Amino acid sequence: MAESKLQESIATLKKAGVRITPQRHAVLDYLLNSMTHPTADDIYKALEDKFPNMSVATVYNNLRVLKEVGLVRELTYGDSSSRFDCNTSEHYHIICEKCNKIEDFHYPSLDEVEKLAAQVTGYDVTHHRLEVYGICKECQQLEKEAK
Amino acid sequence: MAESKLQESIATLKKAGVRITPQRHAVLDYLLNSMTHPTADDIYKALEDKFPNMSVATVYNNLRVLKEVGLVRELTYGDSSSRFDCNTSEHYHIICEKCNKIEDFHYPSLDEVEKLAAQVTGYDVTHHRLEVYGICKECQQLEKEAK
DNA sequence: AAACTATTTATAAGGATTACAATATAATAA
DNA sequence: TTATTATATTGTAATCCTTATAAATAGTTT
Repeated sequence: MAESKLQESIATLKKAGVRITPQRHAVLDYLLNSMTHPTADDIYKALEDKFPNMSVATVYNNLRVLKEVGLVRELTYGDSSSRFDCNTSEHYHIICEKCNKIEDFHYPSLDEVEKLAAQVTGYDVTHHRLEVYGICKECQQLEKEAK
Repeated sequence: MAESKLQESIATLKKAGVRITPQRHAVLDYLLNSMTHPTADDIYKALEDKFPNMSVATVYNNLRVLKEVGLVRELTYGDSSSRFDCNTSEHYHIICEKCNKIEDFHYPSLDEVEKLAAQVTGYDVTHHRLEVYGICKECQQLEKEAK
């Protein structure tokens, strides 16, 4: 299934006239298979074994290209570096305030909010973003044990 | 009314044992009266006339202090630098993808989303964050004119 | 006033990201 | 296939935003 996603994505890239280089392929593949939401540096480090000569700039370049084609989304949270997410299905994020873990969760898309926002502000609305913050199960457990 | 907000805020600071220096006062005052969501540099530049010797570090220091006391919120959105917001009342933001302007808009708080997220993920939910993206009226106009 | 603490300032340092020029690679045309 | 052209990668330098540091200053408390 991840395999077919990869094929789809490659088709999208080809249609957009973007070359599929080994490095680009690897970045995309890594993102598709990572359940976490890695930073550019995470990706760089993860691919360092396969591509010992790859430059950080290449990671950023490819993330930009993938973003432009719409395959990848950039998430900017409180901390210093951006995180990247394969923009596959609509989903939201829930973030642990203790361990900074980011998990997906599904909820019917808030279309009414978009509509109302468009009405009130006159914006031509394209999308929205929602995150929920809290303490994850594991960190709750740790807190209990600490007492 | 902005005046009374300022008095309230100062009271909060005093209660928290934070000194009210001229620079701190100016940063707070500027934030309270700005409808935009300025960056640290915006604030620095805006106060440059009144405080020609003020350091950028002072702006950052004060923003941190004001954040800690709960008077100011830091917004980390798409673009590189953080924006700061004094508006303590609950509201959401709508962001222009062309000019990066951030405006407020009001919508009943999405409590059900928090509840459901808590159920599905087991998180102890504290709050959430929602942003709507699109093209603002002015940029729509500019696009039309460009054609 | 003296001692203490918090704040400001100026500057340096840090990290993340981008810009750039040279090189390498892939796609296309002859 | 070879030559040509366009695109991608690499390495490095530069940039931007933010934080750290140390010295100087100002405010508080005794």
